[in-house]
Amino acid sequence: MEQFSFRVKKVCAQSGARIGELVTPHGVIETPVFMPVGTRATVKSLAPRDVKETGAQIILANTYHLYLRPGHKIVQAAGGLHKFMAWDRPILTDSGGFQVFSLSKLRKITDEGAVFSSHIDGSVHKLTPELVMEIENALGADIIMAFDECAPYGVDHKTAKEAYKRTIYWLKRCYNAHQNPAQALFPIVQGNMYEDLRIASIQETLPYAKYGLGIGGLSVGEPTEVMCKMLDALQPYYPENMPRYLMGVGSADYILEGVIRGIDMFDCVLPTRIARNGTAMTAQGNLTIRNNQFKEDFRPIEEGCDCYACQNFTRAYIRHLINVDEILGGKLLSIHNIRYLIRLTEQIKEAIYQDRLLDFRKEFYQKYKKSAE
RNA sequence: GGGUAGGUUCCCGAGCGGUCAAAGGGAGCAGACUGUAAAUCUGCCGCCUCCGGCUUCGGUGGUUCGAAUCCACCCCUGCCCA
Repeated sequence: MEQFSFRVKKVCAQSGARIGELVTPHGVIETPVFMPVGTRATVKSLAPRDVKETGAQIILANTYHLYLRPGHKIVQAAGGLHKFMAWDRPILTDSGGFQVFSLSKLRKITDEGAVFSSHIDGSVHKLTPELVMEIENALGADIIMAFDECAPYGVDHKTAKEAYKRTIYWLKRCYNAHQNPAQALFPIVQGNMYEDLRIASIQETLPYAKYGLGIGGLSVGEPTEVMCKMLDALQPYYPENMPRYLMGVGSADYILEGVIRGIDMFDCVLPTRIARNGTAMTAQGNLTIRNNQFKEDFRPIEEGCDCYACQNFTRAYIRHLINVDEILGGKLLSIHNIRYLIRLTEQIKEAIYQDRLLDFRKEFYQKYKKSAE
């Protein structure tokens, strides 16, 4: 019996957006979905029940980080990631491909794999597609990402081509090494900012995509229009019957633009990271709650928000917490920011059901400024 | 009363004749953050008509081409003795 399935429940008449239902061993995910990131088997500062309360249906964890600490064998011995971290909903593990990009100074890539010098103790580790599959299998997430090479923004065509070609080569090895039917392997499309490479990449990737498709290497510093152009180029090539996951995207405007272009899944550290740094996401844009202007502002972060932070605390209080370096400040803002993005996906779904997503976008931008106030 | 150590820009604290508007922290203010080496990082932080000028280093007066830095007296603090 198949443990995974995906069906489209509704397609928006105004755009490529759709509402879908992804069945996994740990539950059903309704898309479009925003997935909070818990790299080291925790969404920073939040307990699982806090994360659940935001409405999160699925969270991420990271293969590379958990391989280094505590070690995938330990997680396996604990009974898998779900048990280890006490999260009973679906989990997706990223492959460590993003670390090929973000830890570029500490790593060397060959066709065989990527050799990392650990950022923790300097010890040398070689990640190969086979090892990544072994680790992800031990961790036991519902969705596992293929090991890919994410090239930075600004590389030339030749370098971008090499990266996507290597990603395809690694994908085949991941595909062959992957055995566990309880885990869905998502391949990742690369191609940097070149339309021809993006298209070639997706065409060569598709034969290995059974349950879902990752789109990587975007939102790495390029202008919004460039990212949208890449998504536009890809859109004609998506199979209808599987979810498309735009990796690493998590600002409200990017999510909306993604959904309009047929994306179903998103993840991002942004809401939790900027939370810890004192910023709140709102319909008006980002609010730097840490700033002086909020010291006597006794309103909630966002009027009308149903999150725990907005229901119980004021901007002035949260600003104070951030200001005196109390962990509760980052926690409350994390709760709010995740809830904000999930509420956004709920509003988007509503608009899709009503076939008015482009109208919704217009209304959205009337309020939303890159930086509020 | 005697001795002794000191008084530096919001705070702590370097500086001890020019390269000093004065190191370094802290606080404060602002910015960045998008598959988390991030509760991190960056910038500003005396005043102005700001490629230049002005006023600062307890106070006053001196020495010197030039003083936060040297001298004299005064004021104030800590410690020790009486």
